[in-house]
Amino acid sequence: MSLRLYNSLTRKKEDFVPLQENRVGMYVCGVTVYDYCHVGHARAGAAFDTIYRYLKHLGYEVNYVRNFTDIDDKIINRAKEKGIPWQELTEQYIQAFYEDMGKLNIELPTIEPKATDHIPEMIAMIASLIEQGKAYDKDGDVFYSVHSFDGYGQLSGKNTDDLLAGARVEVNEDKRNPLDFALWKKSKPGEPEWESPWGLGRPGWHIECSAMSKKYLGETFDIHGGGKDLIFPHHENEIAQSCGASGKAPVKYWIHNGFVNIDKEKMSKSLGNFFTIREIYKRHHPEVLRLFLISSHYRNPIDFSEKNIEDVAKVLTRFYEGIEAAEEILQDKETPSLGDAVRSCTFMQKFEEAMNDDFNTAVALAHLNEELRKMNTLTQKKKSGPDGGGDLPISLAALKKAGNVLGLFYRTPKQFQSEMFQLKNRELHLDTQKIEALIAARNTARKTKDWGKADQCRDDLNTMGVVLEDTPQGTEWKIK
RNA sequence: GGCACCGUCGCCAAGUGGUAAGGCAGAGGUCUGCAAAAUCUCUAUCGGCGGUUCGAGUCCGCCCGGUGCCUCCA
Repeated sequence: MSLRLYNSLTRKKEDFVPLQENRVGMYVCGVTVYDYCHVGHARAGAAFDTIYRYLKHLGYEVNYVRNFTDIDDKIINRAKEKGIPWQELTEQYIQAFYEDMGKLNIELPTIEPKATDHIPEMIAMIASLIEQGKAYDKDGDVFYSVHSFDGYGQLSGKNTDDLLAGARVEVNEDKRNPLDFALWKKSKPGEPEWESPWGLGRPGWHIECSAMSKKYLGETFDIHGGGKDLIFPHHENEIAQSCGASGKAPVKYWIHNGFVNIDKEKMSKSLGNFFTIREIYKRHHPEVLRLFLISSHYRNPIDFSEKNIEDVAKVLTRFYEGIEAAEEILQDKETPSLGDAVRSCTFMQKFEEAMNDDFNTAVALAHLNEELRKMNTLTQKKKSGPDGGGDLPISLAALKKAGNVLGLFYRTPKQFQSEMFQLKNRELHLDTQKIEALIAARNTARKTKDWGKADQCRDDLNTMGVVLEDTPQGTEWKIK
């Protein structure tokens, strides 16, 4: 059983065979840094982070490149609005990106190139395209000649005639063909600019990915990813440029993640119906957001709603409680190297089978849920006698390992619970002392078997939003 | 207008030819003073119609409903 993945280029699931044995080159389109990340960015981040982690889990050495687009019209405009230099703006949002994505437990890629650090590489590629007659300079703007590339439209399933008939193409007198796109843009006064053979200007959007992927991964590499919305025109144009320059198809497998919807409608900046990640963090735990994002398959749309994310919070809480109980009963008993046992256990086999099928995290999570139930049963057995629950260490280790591949369970249960408590308590503002007092009163009543009074205390707590749990170690409480 | 995609239990969500994973919610049992937690059991024939097939949620056609891309966008 080996990895199969859906290739947007062929619209089929294919066996994954990297160009070099055991090594994977992967390029994922990052963000344009002119604003805070929204949930859609979070989804792409989580999807490709999970793919990255799983490839490493399979033993591949992954060279993972994710760029920052730090020069573009939106950046220039936003900096102008704010009255700050564009470099300051991009730096600010790059920092915010790391904060937001870091909380989502997104691992750092191998390399994170910025567009503005690669102007010479882009200029070289543009020059090569002009030399080959595939691009032309028009008064300081340089355009790619779409007619020079036969394969244009293959990725997005479009043909040039239809695109022209679409008639929504920008009218630009300077272009020989309306479909031609900018490789280099002549600068206007006051705009950021770089010297080039065609005069002062800045690169077009698409060329950065072609130039940087070539630099770090070579002319042909294994995986290129991004959101579905990038298929056209961005990735289509990227193929045209890269292929035009090198004569080779740049990418073997194209992977695109689905959108996050709000009320069944795409969330996007242009529609104005987006939530930033940091807004979400005010109400929900980052790990809950991550679990929410990977609880459906990466290619399907997901609908973002409070109800859906709250359901997920319950699930994650259950996992952490199960892990906590198992860890408590096993205590610090050093579990000898369980590597082989974990790797070969039935659950891990099922987990990998699911992930091998185009990174099916939804099915993988179903297996995690089954394993959690099994582990809870083992914990109970262990509690009721030292001879029971013999496989508990393996179950626990396997569950955590699989969770880690999905970017989950990286906190201690205590940390998670405390963070969840703080989040929930923001609205409730519970008086801990009062709660403890009520619990003490209840326990006194219970000793004298004054059940009426004991239940009254519990009811009072309940209306405050507190639920009790009587355990052999005493009474514990948590927010409903 | 062109090109894609989606419609599975009350809700979320897998499943692309062989008699529907998982989660939330719900019902019942075990445990508990009663609860809670945990655990066990139960709850769908897959938008509609027609077709292909021994057999279809899964392929084909039509219809209904919804979305995306074609313009910056994860």
